[in-house]
Amino acid sequence: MLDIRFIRENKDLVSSAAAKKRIDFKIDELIALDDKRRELMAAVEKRRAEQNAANQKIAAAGSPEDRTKLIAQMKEVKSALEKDDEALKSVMKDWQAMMLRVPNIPDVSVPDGASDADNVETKSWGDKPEFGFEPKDHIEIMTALGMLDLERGSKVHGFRGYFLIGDGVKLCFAIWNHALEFFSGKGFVPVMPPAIVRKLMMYGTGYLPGGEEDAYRTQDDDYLAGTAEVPIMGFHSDEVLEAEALPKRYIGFSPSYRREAGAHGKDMKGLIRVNEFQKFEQVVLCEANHETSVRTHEEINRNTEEFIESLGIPYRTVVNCGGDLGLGQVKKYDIELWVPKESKYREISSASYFHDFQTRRLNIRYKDADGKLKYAHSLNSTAIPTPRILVSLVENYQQADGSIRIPDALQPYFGAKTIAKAIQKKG
RNA sequence: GGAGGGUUGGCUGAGCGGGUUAAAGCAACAGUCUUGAAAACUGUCGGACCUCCGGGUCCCGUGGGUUCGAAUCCCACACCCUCCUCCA
Repeated sequence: MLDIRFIRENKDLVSSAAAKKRIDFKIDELIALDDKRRELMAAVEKRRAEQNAANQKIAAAGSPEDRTKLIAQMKEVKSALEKDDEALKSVMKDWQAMMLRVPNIPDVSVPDGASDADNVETKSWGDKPEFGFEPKDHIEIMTALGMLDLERGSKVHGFRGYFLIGDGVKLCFAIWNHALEFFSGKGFVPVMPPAIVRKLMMYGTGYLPGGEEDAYRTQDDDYLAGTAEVPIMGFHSDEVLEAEALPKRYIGFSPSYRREAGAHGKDMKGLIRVNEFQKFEQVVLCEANHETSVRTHEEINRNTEEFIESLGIPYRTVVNCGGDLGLGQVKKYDIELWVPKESKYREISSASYFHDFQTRRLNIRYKDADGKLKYAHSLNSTAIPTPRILVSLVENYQQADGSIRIPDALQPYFGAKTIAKAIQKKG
């Protein structure tokens, strides 16, 4: 959410922001609606003032006759007030709905473009593995080693269902343990939040309105969060934080649910795109300062890069183009990991900053040095998702004999150097 | 799922239809006093929006309703507490 005063004063900026994000937004309709809103507000407030003044008189009226007369007068004021008030309510409803769809302004450094095809590579790291054999995909490798069962996954869950089994599970635990230690070592406070969240939290983080189709909703009208960002941002909603307590840095770990409603043709098989997964997520609240946001954004993205480097998996980082940004994002980096069998990079992480777009919706403020209340800035970045990370890990570390070498950093957690055969026979 | 109690400003807590645009206390901040501090005294002491910068409006869990007028009455919902039931 942007400040309506800012929107009014920067019509062209907001308009070109929408264009850059490929979002259809008619700024003039909003301004016209806001004019109407102000006009009605002034009218209603004037009548209310009149009413308040009359209330004093009625209360203090000496004779019953005066009293009756004043009440009769006020009845007329009331009906006029009700008419304006109803008009105002109706305008407010449209106004609020429209305000929730005003896009945040992308940073000038965000490249122009329509889709992820226009994202710009800013960095690449690691040597792509050279195999002396025909490399297999993660499905074949993991299934053969008894780590993954997709057939039973779809039997039980349906499309995009999976079972992780045996060393597949142990490998996830090794990654989680490594991630927990790695990110808490960088000063992030670990949090396991509720993944079932109230609708308000989905609005606050900007997943609603607009993302209705991609989120699971319960019969109680709650939502299953697609990321720990949602509940962790809600954690401090409606709070005034101490300036000295900033930045707040959290490393959330939660199940994540995504319907993938718009992705039916994509990634039909395997662990790239699933409805239910686990994810470590970095969430930061910092002071309301653009430079601090930019610096923190670079930091949290770098944290994830370092984590991937610790796993020794080749990656590249891209800066997302305008058309690939969400409503609230100012700028976003994606980290993409090399997937040998597909011979391409696949997204594993997304790091964004929002300025006060989310905190304005969630009412997260702090008192600055002058004692003034300000909306904090918010940022988040994937730390590591499972099981998607297994796709690249397993394919990059596969050996000619079908075994998988365990990355050095994971060996202490995994307790072995390789996964060589199924610990549980298929069948 | 059932029964009951509750939700007022940073905190405690009064108010239960009109003189309250919420009493009082605590905490906080500033000043007086003091070598300094404490105490005492004096003052300040929530937020949002609109503004012709005089001021005005709104906020007593949320949303509706009754009324000339609602923190106060009615309805719905949310959350918290206690007990019963169920349960990993």
